[in-house]
Amino acid sequence: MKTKQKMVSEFRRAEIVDAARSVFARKGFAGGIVDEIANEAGIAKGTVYLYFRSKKEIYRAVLDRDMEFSKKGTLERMDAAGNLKDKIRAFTLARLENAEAKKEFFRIMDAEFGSVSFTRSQYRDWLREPVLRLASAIEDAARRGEIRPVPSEKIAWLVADMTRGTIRRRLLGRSDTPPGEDAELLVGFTWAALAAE
Amino acid sequence: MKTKQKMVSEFRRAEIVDAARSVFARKGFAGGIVDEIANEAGIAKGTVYLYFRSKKEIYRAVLDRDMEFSKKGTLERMDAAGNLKDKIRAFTLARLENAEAKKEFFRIMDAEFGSVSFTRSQYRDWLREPVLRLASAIEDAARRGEIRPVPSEKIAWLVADMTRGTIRRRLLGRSDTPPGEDAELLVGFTWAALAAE
Amino acid sequence: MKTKQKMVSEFRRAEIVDAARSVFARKGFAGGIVDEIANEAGIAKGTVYLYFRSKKEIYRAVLDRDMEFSKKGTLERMDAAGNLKDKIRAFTLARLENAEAKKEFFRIMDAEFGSVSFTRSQYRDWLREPVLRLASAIEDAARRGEIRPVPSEKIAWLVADMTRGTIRRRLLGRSDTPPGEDAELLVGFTWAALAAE
Amino acid sequence: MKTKQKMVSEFRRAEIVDAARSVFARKGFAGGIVDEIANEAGIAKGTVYLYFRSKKEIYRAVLDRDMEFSKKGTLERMDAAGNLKDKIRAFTLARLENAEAKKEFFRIMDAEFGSVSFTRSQYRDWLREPVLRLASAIEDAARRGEIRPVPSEKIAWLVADMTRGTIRRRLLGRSDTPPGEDAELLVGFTWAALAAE
DNA sequence: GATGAATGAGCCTTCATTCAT
DNA sequence: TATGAATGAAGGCTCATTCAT
Repeated sequence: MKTKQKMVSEFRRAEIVDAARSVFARKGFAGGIVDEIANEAGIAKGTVYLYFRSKKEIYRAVLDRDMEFSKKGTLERMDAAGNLKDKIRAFTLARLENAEAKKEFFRIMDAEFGSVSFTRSQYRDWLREPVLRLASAIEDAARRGEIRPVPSEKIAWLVADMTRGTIRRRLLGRSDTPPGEDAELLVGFTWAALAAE
Repeated sequence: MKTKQKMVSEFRRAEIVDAARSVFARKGFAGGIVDEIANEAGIAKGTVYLYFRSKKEIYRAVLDRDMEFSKKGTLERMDAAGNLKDKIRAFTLARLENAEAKKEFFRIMDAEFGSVSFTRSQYRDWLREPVLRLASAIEDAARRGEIRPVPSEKIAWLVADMTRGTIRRRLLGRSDTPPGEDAELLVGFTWAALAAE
Repeated sequence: MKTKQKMVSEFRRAEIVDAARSVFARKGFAGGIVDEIANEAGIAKGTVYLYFRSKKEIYRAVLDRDMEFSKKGTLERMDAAGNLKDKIRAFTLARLENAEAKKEFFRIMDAEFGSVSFTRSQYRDWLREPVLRLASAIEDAARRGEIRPVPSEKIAWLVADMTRGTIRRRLLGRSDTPPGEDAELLVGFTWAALAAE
Repeated sequence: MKTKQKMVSEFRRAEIVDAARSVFARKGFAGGIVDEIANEAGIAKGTVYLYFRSKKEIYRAVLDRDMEFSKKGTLERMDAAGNLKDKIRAFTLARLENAEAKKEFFRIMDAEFGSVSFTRSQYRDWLREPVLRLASAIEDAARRGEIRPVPSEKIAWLVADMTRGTIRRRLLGRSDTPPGEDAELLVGFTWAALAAE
């Protein structure tokens, strides 16, 4: 059956992407050797090229898959939240927990990101959508008088910055507190800054 | 005379480091070719190896020099500031303006950083000292009751995160406001969060 | 029944050979990819190896089949001709028309031939028999006084050379006259050279 | 001095071209491995790429150099000849002797020629100029009544065909007569065909 | 010191051939 | 018998590093 074939093929691609993520996270794009990816995936080097046209394509597949996953998760959690404070918490916590689960991906994002000329806005902007949604929420809250009026988009990006920095510190082992605690600090800080006096 | 020799030698190293910074900023570490660095420095490829043992060492030299410069500038401006709010402003503004002047270095920091296994704490922590000094200032201010009590070090890092993010956005052309304005937003936001209620 | 099996098998071989001829004519031996041959033959790559041991063997099969065909046709037409002049015409015309019909094969012969170390005399000499028969005819005619005495074999090869060159030019699009006309020129030229003064 | 550098460099290129000619003559373009060329030239593989951008470029360099040399020699000898018969002899003999001296080049020309997509008219037509000059001479002679009127260009190509075939047979060891003798036969044959009755 | 030619290890990619289904 | 996924040897090319001048 065709479907079975496709599933097997999809499974192989996933295996390769998984191996690649691990390798790229450790060595970066340039340092990540296709042979090593193949090895880690438990297949021969040539087989890799049955599923991907080039090393670059593998790299892109890793980013595409993980960014999409991360974005979707973040958006869903934000939508599920009711008020602004909860939305900020959702944004931060979603990202923090996702980073915990996908350390390798976040290491790639933090590390080599930007160098490889994959740096199309496509990749640089993967956070844009969640951030803009956060900005909308801020704007709404301000209009409703729940918080003081602020330049919503800029503020939203600052929240994203703090989240990113927190993730980075956690990845580097600089923090041994649970994600929730880090998130809470961040949310408290932000909320204090926004609260109508 | 030995001294003269040394000065010439030091000068050459600086030329190479300058060329390397420009190349690495454009191409990343792996993509930055020694030949190109030599070219841009106006010397022969072989000559590079009279002053540096390897490409890695050049890369490290770039980071060392720029990080040191950046750190010193930031600390000085912070020390010159009187109260906490001014110190926060000094920290942020120093970094923003420095990034403006040293775009290439900051591009390196933002982009490839982490991948090359130079990622010893030495490099990851170049900001630590300014941040800790900021933390001290926060702590002092809290003790004096100028702001509410907060986990000073964590908050200091959040300020650093926001600064970093702002720099990144500026480098990517996402912001066309003058650095001072971006800094003011950031300082205002932070101060609002810290101010004793 | 065995025979039926064999016929089917023979049919498959022929299909593959046809596909291979087309591919090799376009890309040469080295550039001709087994996958493409299989594709063009409408079968799977693995199947090719059920009928041929290797790519080389396919190549040889193409040559064997086409050379045999070409040789047989040429000999038959020569035998059907009565006198020397007609035999020369038969030789030349047979080859020219055959080249027209089997462009791909002749392109292979003209192009890559020699490189692949298939260049055993077996292939280099496929023309030998027709040429020798031509030589015999020349010798007979000389003995009968119809033409002046000449080193028959050498002359026969010269006729073959001119034919080959004419074919090549036609394949390259250098000639838009019908084959018969080219043949006539060649025959006329040769006959003028041989005719008893 | 710059000139010395250039001479050395030119010398290296020549060495590589020589090695490449030998390798390509034996193995063809696809079969000729850069490593082997380097070996035969007594240098490292990487060094080859200091002088040529790619394998293709090396191949082209071989053809360019040899074709030019061969063409020039042929033309010169033809120009030195007085009457048509001498010119035909010059054409044929020049090519035969040249083939004797440059066996490897002629083997390349005979063997793989055409396959590699270098088959621009540039290469296919390297003989055009000498042949056209021969055609002119034929035309002149016809006008002067020294020979019967013939389609000069076509005839000139036939002479080229016979020469090419003779060379090929000599390269294959099919002929042990000295070049002059083969040439004389060819010239005699041609002259007999052209001579006014 | 300065040069830049030479080196060769290393990596991506291709493709003939094999083999499990 | 047919398939096509898997294999891995092979080869073109790059580039950090060395070294003779």
